[in-house]
Amino acid sequence: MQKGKIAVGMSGGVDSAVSAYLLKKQGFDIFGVFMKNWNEETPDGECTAAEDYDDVRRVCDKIDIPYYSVNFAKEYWQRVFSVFLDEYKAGRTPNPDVLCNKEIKFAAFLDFCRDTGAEAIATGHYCRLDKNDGVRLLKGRDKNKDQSYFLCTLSQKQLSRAIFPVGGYTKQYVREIAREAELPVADKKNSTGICFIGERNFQKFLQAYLPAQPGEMRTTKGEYIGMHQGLMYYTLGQRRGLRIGGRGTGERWFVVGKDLKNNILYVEQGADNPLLYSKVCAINRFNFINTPEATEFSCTAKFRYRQPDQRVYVLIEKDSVIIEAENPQRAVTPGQYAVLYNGDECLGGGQIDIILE
RNA sequence: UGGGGUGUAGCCAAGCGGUAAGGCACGGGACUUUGACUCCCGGAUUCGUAGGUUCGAGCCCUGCCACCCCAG
Repeated sequence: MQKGKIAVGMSGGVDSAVSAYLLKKQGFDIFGVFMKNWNEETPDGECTAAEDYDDVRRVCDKIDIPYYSVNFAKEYWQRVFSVFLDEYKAGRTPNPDVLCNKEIKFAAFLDFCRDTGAEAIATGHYCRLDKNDGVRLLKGRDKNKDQSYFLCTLSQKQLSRAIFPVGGYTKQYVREIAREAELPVADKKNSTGICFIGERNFQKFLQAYLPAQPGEMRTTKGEYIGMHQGLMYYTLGQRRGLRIGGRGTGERWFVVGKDLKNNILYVEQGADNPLLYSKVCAINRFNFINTPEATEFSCTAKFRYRQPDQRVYVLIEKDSVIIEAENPQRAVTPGQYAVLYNGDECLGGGQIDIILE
């Protein structure tokens, strides 16, 4: 007996391969779709997309399902990458992968798959869904791999069309499944870097799109320390790439602020410098996956991917959500996402706009 | 060109005759579907330079060079 038709977004990695394998085994009518959303090659001229598509092909042949390739490079550029660049120009630090999920994987891609007759899409994300009475997004069972953070801006509508087959397993077990099923990517290295673009020397990569704009580096007291290459190449809390050595106490230097108007990068010394920490931030467009019952409540939050849950107090105002952390948080950065949790449930998330204190 | 001081890896800096600490920076790796953070590994056949003393010199002596300070 055939179950519903499902499209599996396949990257060429183990997680999506096992996702396809599991659904196939469960009797779903599935097909794999490989997305190519970035047309440029790496500086060394290699095109990992071709290798990845090769892997998708081999996996699909192995589990005997049809596969296709789609190109959303144009959509990715318009809806993710141009925004990504604009954010950097505005002195913020965007998270393209969160945007990519919202605009591409669970939008352009989802629409495309529905047009081909699929009733849902499956991906290899490590998270789970509770579909009783609406949808609740839950952390993956493997707490070390949980990727709910990246899905924090999805809507009920988007999540209701999603399936995460590996969310209930640990990465280790997923690899075991892959080996037992003899999937050719069973031992393939985990991929990192910006989704679809891959691992790059980040500053060099940005330099290709955002030309250098050298300026001064100063301490918050105004002492001149050196020159920077362009504010957009640095993010709050960053240490490497500053090229400051031998000054002051001998401790490491970190970026603690940016003055866009005067093109000054503020730096301070010492990993525990108070200027690196903050407790309160505001988010103007917060996405709640389910409407909260109260306008004030406490829960936990992550201010960056893989950060252990932090106790916070949330205040929902007319135009923004204020998050106050119980403990000082290191390098809370405008442009990055604050994601709220209640135990295993991801309540939603939004881009940090202002650091209040 | 009178006096004093300093010159050790990109920067800061130990070393006080016995065969070059450490920190920061930088590079590589690990971790990681953003950016970061963090962790691990890596560095001077050589101590401004040219000679000399010594079994042996970064450390002692002499010349030279450079920089700094005081005085003029």
